[in-house]
Amino acid sequence: MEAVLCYAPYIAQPLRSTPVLRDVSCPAPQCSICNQRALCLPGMTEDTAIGRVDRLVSARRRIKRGEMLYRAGEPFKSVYAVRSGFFKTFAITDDGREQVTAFHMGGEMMGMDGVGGEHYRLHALALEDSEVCIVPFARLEELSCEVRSLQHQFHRLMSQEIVRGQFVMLLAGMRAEQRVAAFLLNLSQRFAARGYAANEFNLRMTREEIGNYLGLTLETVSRIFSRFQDSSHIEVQQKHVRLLDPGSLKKLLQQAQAA
Amino acid sequence: MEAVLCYAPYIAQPLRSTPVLRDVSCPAPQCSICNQRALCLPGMTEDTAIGRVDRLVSARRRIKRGEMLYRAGEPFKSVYAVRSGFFKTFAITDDGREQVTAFHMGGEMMGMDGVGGEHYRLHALALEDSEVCIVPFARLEELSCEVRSLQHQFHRLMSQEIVRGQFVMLLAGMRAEQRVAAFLLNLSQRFAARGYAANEFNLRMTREEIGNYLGLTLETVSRIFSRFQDSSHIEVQQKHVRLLDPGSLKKLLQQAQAA
DNA sequence: CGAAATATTGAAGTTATTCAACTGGAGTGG
DNA sequence: CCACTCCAGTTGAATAACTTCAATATTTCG
Repeated sequence: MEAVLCYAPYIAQPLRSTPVLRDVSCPAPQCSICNQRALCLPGMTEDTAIGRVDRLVSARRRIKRGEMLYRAGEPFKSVYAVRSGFFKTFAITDDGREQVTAFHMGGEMMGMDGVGGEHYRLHALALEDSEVCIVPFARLEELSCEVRSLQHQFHRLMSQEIVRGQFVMLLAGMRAEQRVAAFLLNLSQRFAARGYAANEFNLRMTREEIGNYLGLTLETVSRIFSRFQDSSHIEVQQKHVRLLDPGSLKKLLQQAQAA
Repeated sequence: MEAVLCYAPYIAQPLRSTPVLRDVSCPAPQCSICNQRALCLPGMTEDTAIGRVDRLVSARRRIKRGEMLYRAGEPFKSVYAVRSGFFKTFAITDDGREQVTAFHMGGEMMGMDGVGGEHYRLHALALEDSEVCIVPFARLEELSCEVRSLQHQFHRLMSQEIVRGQFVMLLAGMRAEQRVAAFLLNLSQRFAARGYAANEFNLRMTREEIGNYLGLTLETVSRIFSRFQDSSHIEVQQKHVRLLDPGSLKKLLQQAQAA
């Protein structure tokens, strides 16, 4: 599997801003008082043990929009918990294209692509000003043996990454409309799980990034947004989306087809 | 993410043979003398600790071709190491289609889709007569705290599942020909890693299953096999495949395109 | 404000799908 | 052992879906 895909080091920087990597350690990173706590590594850890979980995070880091959090090929030492902001991860394929593999929001882990290897396999880029907690992986492995609930939550989060992959696999048999519908519903749910409005949100990524992720062109994504708007499924204006009728989007996904 | 995809329990059995689930515990399952040892959970575990790893496997189970190893919705208690044979895992999508999510061969883990949840998310079906080792997950979590190399290898294998997902993601930007080429090369590598011939093997799955996995129709897969044969990339006869020129297939993957 | 990036929309072109007919093996039963 | 059936696979022609190219609009950001 490895050799088929070349995870070439990311070279060009014709990105957004100047990707200058800054490491801003914020004072006293504490899981115990973090609002992402429930979804993140601490999970259901009881208050008696939460103090030990605090030791997990070595530092925090602010990443400006357009900056890279890590690059494929860099030595893998840490995973990251997104405190705030929005990221995409992507690979550079054999033919030199960029392929978006996932979008990450608050409370989700990043850097799991490096687990079990010496290096990260993917590139991670902030799509808006963001902040992450740096979790040295060795420390995570150690602590997870001491604190059972941490071990469980860690495995849960790894598994979540696998499920995220399965989401993309399910796209394989879908039409463009269904893919876009699934994408919007997926985002909606994840926002909802984080206490944001489920039916009204701002897309942090461009049409091109959406299309790349879904295996469509940006034009197709744009057209389908317009079509969904015409049929009153949603309201779109640039990055702002409102799901007028999530139920009808779900129905779209249930419409069987031949293939 | 969860609610968008309904992992409905698998109902119909118009499969291959009669899917009678039998639990055949073979005598003395021992990792220490297993030929899959290196690729499987023991990994690089030193001989001094290998004895403890033996305790991992509660039993073995033989699965006849066409039988299910587990079904989505069943309580998740164990992961499985494939000792021999070949499996596919698949989901039933909202619109009732079957979506193949992966193919598994010897030395690979299955059942990871259940980690972090109460139930398996996928269905697992044997594509040929197979044998698996049953690894109770709770025991795996315990033992992995005691034996460091086991913990590492376990995390490595979880990560491998994530990478497997990324393989599918990279298909998103590919043409049908590239997808099929990537598929063949991927299989080739995995066979090679297990000591089988890299350039000559039998496909265990149908054209339909390949197409389903790759997001193509079975007709398209068949046509591309023929086309590859005409251009002397491969030789195909039914399930038997010979890669005549793997290099040219790899080149196919490197040919950039607009999108 | 002006340039560059992002998004929309139309028309033409391509790719892969669909529908359909046919071939070839594997397995079954006479 | 052979005929028969069923399923998997192949191939062709027509069609649909999505992409590509191109022109225009809108927004963002320095």
